[in-house]
Amino acid sequence: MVTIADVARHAGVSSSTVSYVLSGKRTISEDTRERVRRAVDALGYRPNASARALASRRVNALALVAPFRADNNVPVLLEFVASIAAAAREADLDVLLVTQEEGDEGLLRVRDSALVDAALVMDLEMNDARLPMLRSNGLPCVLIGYPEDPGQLSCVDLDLHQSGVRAVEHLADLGHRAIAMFGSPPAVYRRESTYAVRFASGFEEGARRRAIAATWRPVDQSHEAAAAAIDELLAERPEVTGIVVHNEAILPTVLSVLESRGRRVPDDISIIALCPTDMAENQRVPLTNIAVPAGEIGRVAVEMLLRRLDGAGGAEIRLLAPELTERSSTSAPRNA
Amino acid sequence: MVTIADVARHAGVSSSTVSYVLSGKRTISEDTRERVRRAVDALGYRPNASARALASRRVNALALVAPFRADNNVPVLLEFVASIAAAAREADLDVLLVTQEEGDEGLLRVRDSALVDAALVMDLEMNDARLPMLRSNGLPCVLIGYPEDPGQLSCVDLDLHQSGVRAVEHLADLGHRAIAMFGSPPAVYRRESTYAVRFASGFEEGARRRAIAATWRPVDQSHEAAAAAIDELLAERPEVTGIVVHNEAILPTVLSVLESRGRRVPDDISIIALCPTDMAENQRVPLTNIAVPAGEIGRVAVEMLLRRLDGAGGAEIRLLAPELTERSSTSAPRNA
DNA sequence: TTGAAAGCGATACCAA
DNA sequence: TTGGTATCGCTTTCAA
Repeated sequence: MVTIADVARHAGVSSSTVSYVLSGKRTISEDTRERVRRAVDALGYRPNASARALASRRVNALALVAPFRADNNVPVLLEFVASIAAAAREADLDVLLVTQEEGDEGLLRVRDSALVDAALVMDLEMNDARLPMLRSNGLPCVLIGYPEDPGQLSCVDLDLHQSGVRAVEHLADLGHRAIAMFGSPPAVYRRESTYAVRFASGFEEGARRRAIAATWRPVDQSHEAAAAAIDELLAERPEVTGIVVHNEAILPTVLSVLESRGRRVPDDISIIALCPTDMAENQRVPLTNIAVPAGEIGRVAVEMLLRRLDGAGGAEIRLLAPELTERSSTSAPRNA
Repeated sequence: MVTIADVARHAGVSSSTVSYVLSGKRTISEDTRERVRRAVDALGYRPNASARALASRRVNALALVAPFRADNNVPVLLEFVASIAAAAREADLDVLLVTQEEGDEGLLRVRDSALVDAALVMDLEMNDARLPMLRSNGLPCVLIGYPEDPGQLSCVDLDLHQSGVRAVEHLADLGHRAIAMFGSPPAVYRRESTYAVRFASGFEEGARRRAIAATWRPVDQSHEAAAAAIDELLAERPEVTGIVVHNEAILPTVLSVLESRGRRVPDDISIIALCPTDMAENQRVPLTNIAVPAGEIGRVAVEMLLRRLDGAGGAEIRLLAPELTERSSTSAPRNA
C-alpha cells in the first residue's frame, strides 16, 4: 500500500506538503507541486479514506435510504439511484446503501459510527414515521418526496399536486367533461406515499376547478387488476372519455384491454400518463405524458445535499414544475 | 461524539479493555464486562468506523458493482440488491454502491482508498472486460454470474445451462415436438450476458438431446416486439406447441397476444417461463416456471464473500440447481 | 513556501 | 485479568 509518506519521500518533500498539494488548501510553489504530482502518478497513490476521514472529520460519503421493495415504480427507482450515484461521484462522494428495512436504527448507526456525512431519503409518506428522527438526528438530510410537514428538512420532488391539476386541465382544455384516474396500487395509498397522495389531490382539485366529473381508484399492478378496473369503468361510467394513469406497470395493459373492448385511443378514450418519458414513448400508442424526471430529481437532490454540507443556507423545498408532452394518446372527445 | 475513552472513563477501566470487551478477543472478567456494557449503553457509544478501519485494516464494507441500467431484469435486480444488502448487514458489513459506469476505475479506486474489503460484481458477460482486473486486483471478489473463464474468482448463479435443458425436457416429456424460445432483448445477447447466453445454450442442448425441433430469438421488451415475435412464430412455425420465455417483461404480452390470436394457453400452446416465482404466480394464467432465486443467490454470494474474507479456502463455483414448478400454463399438446 | 509534530479514535502488542 | 502505549495514514496547527 502506498502511503503519503512514500509520496513525500519520492518527491523529496514533507508529507504535509503532499497533503496540501492534494487538497489545495495552501499555496505551493509551481515546482514542488509538479514534483508531488509526478510522485503521486508514479506511485499510483490514493489517500486512505479512513485515515483521511479520521483526521478531517469528513468521510465524503452519503447514505442512500432506498426502498428495495418491488413496488409500483421499479424502473423509476433505478433511475433515481443511478442519477444519485452519478451525481454523488461527480462531487467525490461515495454512496452507502441503507435499506428501508433497517429503519431509524440504520441511519442512527451510520451517523454514530461516522460512516457518512449526510443522508438522502427516498420514498416518503405524508406523515412519515422517520421524520422526527430525521429532523433531530443532526445529519444533513435531503428528502426525495414532499411530506406533510418537512420542518427544517430539505425536500425535492416533481410537483405532483400541480401535475395532477395539469393532467385534468389538459383533458378539460381538449373538451373532456367526464374523466377517471387509475392510480398506483392500493398499498401505496394506504401508506400514504407522498407522490401518490399529492398527485391524487391535484387530480381532485383540477376536477373541482374545471367542474369536471372525475373519479379515481387505486389499481394493482397485475394484468387482472387493470383489466377489471377498465371493465368496471366502462360499465359504470360509460360517459368517460379521458383516463389519467399514475401507474407505470399497467400502461401496456390499459392500452391493450381498451382496444380489446373496442375502445380506440385516442378516438374513443384519451389517455394521459404520469411516467418517465421513455416509457411514454415506447408504448403501442405513444402516450401523452407528464414526465417523471427521475434523473433530474436525483441530481438536484445531491446538489442540495452538497449545499447543506457546505453549510450554505438552510432547508429548501424544490418542487419541479411538471412538463406535459402531447403525443398520440390524447385528442378532443368525439362528441365535442 | 462519544469515544472509547469516554466509555473507559465511565466504566473505570482502560480503553483497551473496552476494545477487548467489544471485540471479544480477550477473556474479560464477568464484572468488568458488565460495567463496560453498561457504560456503552448509558453513553450510546458506537465505535468510529474510520478509526476502527485504520487501526484494524478492515473496513467491514463491501463494494456492490451493480448495473443500474433499465435492462431486462429490473425487478430481479432489485431483489438481488435487497437480499445482498440484508445478508451483508447480518454479517455486519456495509454496502458501498459502485455503478457499472464507473468501470474498472471504480473498483480500483475503492480498493486503493481502502473503502471496502471485498467486492461483489453483478451482470457479467461471457468474456467480461473486467475479468483481468478482477482476477488481479487483490480484492476478494464474488461474481454473480458465470463467465467463460472465471479463473480464481468465485462465482454464484442459478445453473442457467441446466435450466435451459430442463425447460426443453419438461416440454418434451409432455409430448411436445416443436418448440420455440423467446429470449431476452437483443442487446443482452450482444453483450453476451452470461445468464442469457448460458440459458440459450442449455435450450439448444436440450433440443438436441431430445431431437426436438427448436428455434429461439431475442425479443425486445416492448409490446410491439413481443407481439411481432408471436405473429412471426405463428406464421412461420404453426407446428409449435410450446414456448419457453426468458424475458420477464413480455410475459403479460405473450399471454394476451396469444389469446387475441385465438391460441389458448395451455390448450393450444404451453408456456414455460424463467422468472421469479411471484411473477409466475401473478400472471393472467399462472405460469409453469423455473424460478430465478434472486434472494438466495444474493445470500449465497455474501456467504461466499465472507468465507473468502476469513481466508477460508479458495475460489468456488456455486451453480444452484433449477427448480421447475408446474402451474397452469403447460400441458400435453392437443394432438399428442 | 515549507516542515515538524500533534492529533483524529480506534486496535493490538508488550508488560505486569 | 488488565493497563499502557505504539500504531494505523492522514489533516492541520504551529513554527520557521
